[in-house]
Amino acid sequence: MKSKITLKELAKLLNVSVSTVSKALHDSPEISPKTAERVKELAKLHNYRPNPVAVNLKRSKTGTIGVVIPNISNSFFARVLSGIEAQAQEKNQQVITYISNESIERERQICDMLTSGLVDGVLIAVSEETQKKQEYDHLFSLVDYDIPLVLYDRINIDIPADKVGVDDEKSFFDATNYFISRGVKNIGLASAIHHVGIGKLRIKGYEKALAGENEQHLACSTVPEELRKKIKSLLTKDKVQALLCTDFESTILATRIAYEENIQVPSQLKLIGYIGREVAEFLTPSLSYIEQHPVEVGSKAMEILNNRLEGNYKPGQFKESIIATSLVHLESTKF
Amino acid sequence: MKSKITLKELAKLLNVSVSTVSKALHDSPEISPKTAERVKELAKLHNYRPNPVAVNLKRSKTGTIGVVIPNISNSFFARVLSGIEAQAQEKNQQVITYISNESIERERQICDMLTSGLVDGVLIAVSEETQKKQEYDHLFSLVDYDIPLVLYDRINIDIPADKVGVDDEKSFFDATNYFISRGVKNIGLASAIHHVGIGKLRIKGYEKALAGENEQHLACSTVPEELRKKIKSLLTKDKVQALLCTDFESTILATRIAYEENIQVPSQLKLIGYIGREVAEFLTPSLSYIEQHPVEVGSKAMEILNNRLEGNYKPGQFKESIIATSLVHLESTKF
DNA sequence: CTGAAAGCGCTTACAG
DNA sequence: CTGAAAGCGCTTACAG
Repeated sequence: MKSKITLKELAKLLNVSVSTVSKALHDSPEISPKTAERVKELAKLHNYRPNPVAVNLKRSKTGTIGVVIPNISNSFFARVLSGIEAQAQEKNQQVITYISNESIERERQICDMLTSGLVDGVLIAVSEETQKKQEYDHLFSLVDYDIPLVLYDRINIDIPADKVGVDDEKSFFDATNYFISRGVKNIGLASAIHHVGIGKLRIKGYEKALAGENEQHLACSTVPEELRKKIKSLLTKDKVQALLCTDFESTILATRIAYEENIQVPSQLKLIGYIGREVAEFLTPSLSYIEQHPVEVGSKAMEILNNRLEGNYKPGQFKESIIATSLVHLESTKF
Repeated sequence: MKSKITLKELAKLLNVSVSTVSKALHDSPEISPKTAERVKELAKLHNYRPNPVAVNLKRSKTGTIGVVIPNISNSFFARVLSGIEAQAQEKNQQVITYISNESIERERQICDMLTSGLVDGVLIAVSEETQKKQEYDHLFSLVDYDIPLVLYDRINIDIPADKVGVDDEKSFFDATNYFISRGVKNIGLASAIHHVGIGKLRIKGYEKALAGENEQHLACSTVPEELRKKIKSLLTKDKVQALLCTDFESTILATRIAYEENIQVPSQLKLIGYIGREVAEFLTPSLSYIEQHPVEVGSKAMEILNNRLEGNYKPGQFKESIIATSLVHLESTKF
């Protein structure tokens, strides 16, 4: 039950003023070595730690940053968070986590809270709904309140803020070219996120790589049963020899359909998915995937936010940083 | 650029005192309806919101709670967090997230921070290392500082705190009995977490169900290659007809080895794993699993913490709440 | 070298 | 009904 000791109590015990104690603990040159030592000794004895709330009030800052996550079950975002947290830890900042569950309504509530002065800055990946509706008023309200804002991952939004993204387009451009260079003829693409920004970019990369020379084979739908039908058609009718999947759902669906249709991966069908390592390497056969380096996305976002907070960037000019993906080959792309 | 307006500024604009403004905004009966209205109107116009840091200092609380997570890539913990966050949101509390990465050293640092008064209470699942070493001094220091503490998931620790767990033992007892009742003879168990609390409990459930009547078939190792060998031996030499897996790693390894050894699931081998739905239902064949209801673990932990904070529990007496698991049958246990 | 004072932004007993 | 004062726990210019 060592209830926290305050400066005032320390001062009384030492028979000096609160100011003296405070200065001594901050190694102020104003204080004599002797009293400085006395103060520090007693402070250590009582394990004194300044009340962070009081310090923050005095400094007019909070020492915390807010992170908005659309969906924490998505391991990409979970790992982004871990990158953010690691970075914050080094800088002794606290991370307040908010989960929007892909809902714009919830996102609005969160942004509303955030403008009340709970945090020094905000990292956000906007919800799918927000992207669909393209309503960004709540984000602009953060900007209006001068709360530094960094968008991560879902950055295809016209708003004056720093951004950290993933090179979605290039990842699929490269992956498609990988197959082209190996002489694969029918290359298909499956997507359950064709309607959102990152989905569009990945599809664009695929289309650019094909560049009219090869026929496109697309299976896109947000409805699982629809998507299943379309992928099945790609595999059995179009007989694609390679399939790129833009997201977890389509990836898993594709491996599933191949299994059901008795199509051997990788001998008859090469597969590349957009999923995390934890799952990719444990599928049967193990699945080649595009690694997005989520931890780096998180730490980069945090780094940019801190630079912004420390005034290292010019106001009105914004950073946009893109983290390179890598194509990790496991069994499903063996030739 | 609407920089935040303060009570003082509001007061000046209205030509009243700060106290009057504060009271008016809190619907104090001391204030005349007329001024109350004037104040509220201007407050709304300027979108006034009390500075939470100041309010917290005044109230001597922080309005935030700290959550310590061993490993956020584990979807169980990610979903626990989402349960916590949802509950916190309703109560208008902030959730500060810390990730220990299963390291006791990091956990100590976190607990040290937490004793400085950053949060009103703490929810923690201790790291594996902490469990192994059984060093809980840092947890006791939270207790010493009178910071309410709720352990979740990993609760097999002798410490005066509230706890929310999962009925690990019963889950495996029931699962094993499920097979026994169907006349399955050789029932095996695979584990990569046999050395930690929850692993031990699951194994215990299995052993109790077998109760000497049936032979045990255990494959346990923390070394992937070791575990692989042992599971393979279970499947090919012991020829188990059913296999229970205590964790993600052993579950995936088992499906993998069955595939490689050309053992058909579920006709030749029934499988039950301890993994999340997202992955379970997308494996091939889909994998029956034990659902732990992580979101409920999180919201229950939060509920207990809030009750504790509100003084609804007797000091010195602690709650222990167990969330029931359910066995979800997918393809891998079809008879 | 030390301490009194002001102030961060708020709330609330108390006086008028 | 309104406002001055004290105080939450701290920091820091300023006076002595």
